[in-house]
Amino acid sequence: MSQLSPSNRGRPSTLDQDEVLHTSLMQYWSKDPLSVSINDICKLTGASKPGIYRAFGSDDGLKSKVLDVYQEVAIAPLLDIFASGRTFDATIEAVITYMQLDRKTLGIPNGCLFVMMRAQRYRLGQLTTEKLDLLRQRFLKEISVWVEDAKSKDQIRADLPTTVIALFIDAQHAGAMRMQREGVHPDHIESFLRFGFAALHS
Amino acid sequence: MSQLSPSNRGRPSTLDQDEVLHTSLMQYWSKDPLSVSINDICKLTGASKPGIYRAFGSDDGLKSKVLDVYQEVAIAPLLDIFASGRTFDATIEAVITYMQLDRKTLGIPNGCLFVMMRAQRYRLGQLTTEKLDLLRQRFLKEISVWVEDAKSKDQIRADLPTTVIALFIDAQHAGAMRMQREGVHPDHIESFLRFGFAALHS
DNA sequence: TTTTTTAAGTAACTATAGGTACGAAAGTCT
DNA sequence: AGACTTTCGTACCTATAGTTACTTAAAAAA
Repeated sequence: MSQLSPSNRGRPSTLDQDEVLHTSLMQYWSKDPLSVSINDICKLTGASKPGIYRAFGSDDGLKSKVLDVYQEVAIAPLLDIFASGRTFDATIEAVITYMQLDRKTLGIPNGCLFVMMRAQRYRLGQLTTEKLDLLRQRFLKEISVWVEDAKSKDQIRADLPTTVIALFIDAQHAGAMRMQREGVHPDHIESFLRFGFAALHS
Repeated sequence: MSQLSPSNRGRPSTLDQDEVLHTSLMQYWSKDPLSVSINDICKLTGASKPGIYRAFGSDDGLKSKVLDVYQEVAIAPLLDIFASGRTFDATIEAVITYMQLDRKTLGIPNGCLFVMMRAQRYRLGQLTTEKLDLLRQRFLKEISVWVEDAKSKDQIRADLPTTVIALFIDAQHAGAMRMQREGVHPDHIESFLRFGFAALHS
């Protein structure tokens, strides 16, 4: 546990944790989480290695914190769309718009760090792996809630288990993000998404 | 270019290339291609490191050759199903059966090495990356051929570009293989696949 | 038998990863 | 001012990755 009332004694900290987190996030996201070393982060932020270890404990600790940030900036907004109470059609529309945002213009890398990390889970540390599992669980759970709701309003076919639909939507998301990384034309990705979601309609 | 008529002079080779390839394949496939080092392969096969370098040139060379083997043993059979001239329904059935084979019983790892490698392409060498791209192209091409054929027989809805359908099938495959790795229940994967393919029906 | 050719494998090399020991520095408290 | 507390960062450590120089062994050819 961290101190409740941190004393202000001792040499003041100069390490900018937020900068380290932000830089790490962008690096992991644009390259890939295993192609970026702590040394790289040090060079890019000017932080010292022990500084990073003091702040995050380990490589695993850093990656796990970065995943927290990613969850906040990229996953939560997506889940919020599903939880927004829109109609089925409006939800799909918003989801597609969100996934199809022009990353270049926004200065955001293509693809999805969450998806990338899941594809490399065997090479990530314990903290990150566990957080990844929790996030995945939550992701499927929140989509399931939306599916149940849409089912109750006869907007989604009821002949398919909610779990399977949630897995399908998860797969649509992962597929789109992977394609985005592979450089597939945005129009094709959009058609792909529209087709997949339309198939859910009752 | 290698010699057309290799002279049988010199010390005869004792390195069993096939064993190295097979062992590497199973290791890459069951763990992941970047979690298995040349050292590991040496220990497992009893081969010496220079022996492997003589035979495959580099880590990249080995992985690239392994991908060839994987293509033969796992990708080609799948593409053959699409090329077999079955009806739409029979093709889907055969494809699902193929993907849902009980890997444990067969002594085959879960998931798909092709899918795993694509998810980690940025960390693979040039030879492997290029082969991966070729294979992906061919994969989509052969599926496209099947789609076109099915369209001409009014088995697949014609209102969607063939390219998009091919990408969708590719995504279904990748999704199923990823789920298999993540330990999703086979019944759910099967429902997922059935649902996705059914959506293609005209 | 000697020469030639080729493969064998021990024992290195280089680069880089994650990680840390430790003395100096910069504050607060008495 | 001095004691105390905490962070700083240089310089290192260990492990392991991919890779190779070089000597030795095993065969065919002369």
